[in-house]
Amino acid sequence: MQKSIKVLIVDDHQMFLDGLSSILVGDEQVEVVGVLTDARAVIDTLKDAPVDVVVTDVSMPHMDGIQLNAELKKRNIQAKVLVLTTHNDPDIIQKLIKGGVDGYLLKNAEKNELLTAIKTVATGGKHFSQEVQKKYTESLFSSATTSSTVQTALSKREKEILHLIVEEFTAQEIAEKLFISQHTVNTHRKNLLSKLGVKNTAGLVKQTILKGLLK
Amino acid sequence: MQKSIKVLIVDDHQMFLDGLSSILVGDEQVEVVGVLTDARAVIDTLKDAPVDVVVTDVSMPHMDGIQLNAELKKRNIQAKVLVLTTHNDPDIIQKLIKGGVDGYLLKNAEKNELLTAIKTVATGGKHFSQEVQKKYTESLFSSATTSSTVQTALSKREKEILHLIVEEFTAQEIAEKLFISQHTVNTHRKNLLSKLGVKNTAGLVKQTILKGLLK
DNA sequence: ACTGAGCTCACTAAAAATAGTGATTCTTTT
DNA sequence: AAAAGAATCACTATTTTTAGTGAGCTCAGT
Repeated sequence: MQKSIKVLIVDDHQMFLDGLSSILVGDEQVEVVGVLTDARAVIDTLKDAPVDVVVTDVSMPHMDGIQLNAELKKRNIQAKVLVLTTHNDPDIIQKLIKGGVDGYLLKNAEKNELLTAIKTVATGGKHFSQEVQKKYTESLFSSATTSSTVQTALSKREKEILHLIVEEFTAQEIAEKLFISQHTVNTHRKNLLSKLGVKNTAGLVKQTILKGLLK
Repeated sequence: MQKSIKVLIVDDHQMFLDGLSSILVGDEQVEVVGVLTDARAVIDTLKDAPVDVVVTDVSMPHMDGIQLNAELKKRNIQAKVLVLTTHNDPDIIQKLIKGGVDGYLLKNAEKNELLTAIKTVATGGKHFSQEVQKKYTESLFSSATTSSTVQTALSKREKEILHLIVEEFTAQEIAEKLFISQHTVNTHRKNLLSKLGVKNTAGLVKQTILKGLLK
């Protein structure tokens, strides 16, 4: 692949902007076509020059990454959106995924991961860093804040077990991990199937991951 | 983490063998339990001593890394396999991934990446260098477009069946829908588990959704 | 003190998934 | 023509999941 990937960087921190672009220019496949400190300018910029990937911070004044992504998708703009952030907030991740963002990773990600992410989304793929994925699925079980008047009243134990099911553990393995009987795990599993109104493991996992998106 | 990771190195080039082991012994978590110049001796060696990770070259006389990996997986040996190579041949990568190799990186990778890779696979993870990852995910979920370099890792039929699995259908139901035998569905399912490197239905669904295969 | 929810465990039984092996047919590629 | 990949089917065997029923125990709130 020799075609260069046109990247537009958006971040309100100049220092980060510099660091990021210096990393990107070192890659022969990537071409930084512009850097902006205000997300509101992105729309205008895109009118003039085509861009393959917009790399942006999630938290910025005036217009944050979520809004920016929403704007771009709303206007049916081709450019892919890759969001960077310092924090790993499940709510934000949820909004981004819901908004159809193409990738998401932490600012402390390695150079390689960033480049991989850019190339992945540029070719139509999705890239969510492992940490983000993990945190996100974890957050689906956290009994902490979030609230949002969650419909499924899953107990703490049920969430715990659902979490492990999603992590591909068998009932036996879960039983060993939690120091309980396999019977108990299966009972919880039965209740989960019933509560979530799904038929099998596939439904449990699907529901678990998509739950936040459906509402 | 204080437990040492037992590593067996296999390469037909003595010089590389030396260099590699000198790098590895410098890490307190890694213990080089043996070095071999002939892959055919690996099976025997593993009978005597337990090994966590086998680090091997992809191209060797008598038995290459692909065959070695296949042998180990076939014999259901616990040891993880990390493959090194000088080239970045998509076909080889394809075969390795298909063969369920645990990691793959270029010989010119940095010391840190190698150590990270070893630790990752030792703990049950997968490690593929960035180019490998890109090629893999690209090919895996490219929807019939582009993919001039690498063919889709998942066949059309496999994707079809994967979708139905995600939609909570059993093998029997899928068989009826597609007018094929239940045996065939199960064969495809087996191949999917292997190709996606997951353990069960939960893994299939998780991968499918998080990779954006499902809309 | 009572109640209900959550957590626990047990037993049975059927259905489904997982694992391994092998094989045929067809098509595409080399 | 030969090789390789894709799709098909079969057989065995084991593990896991799914389903139904019942029950004791603890803790929090009423």
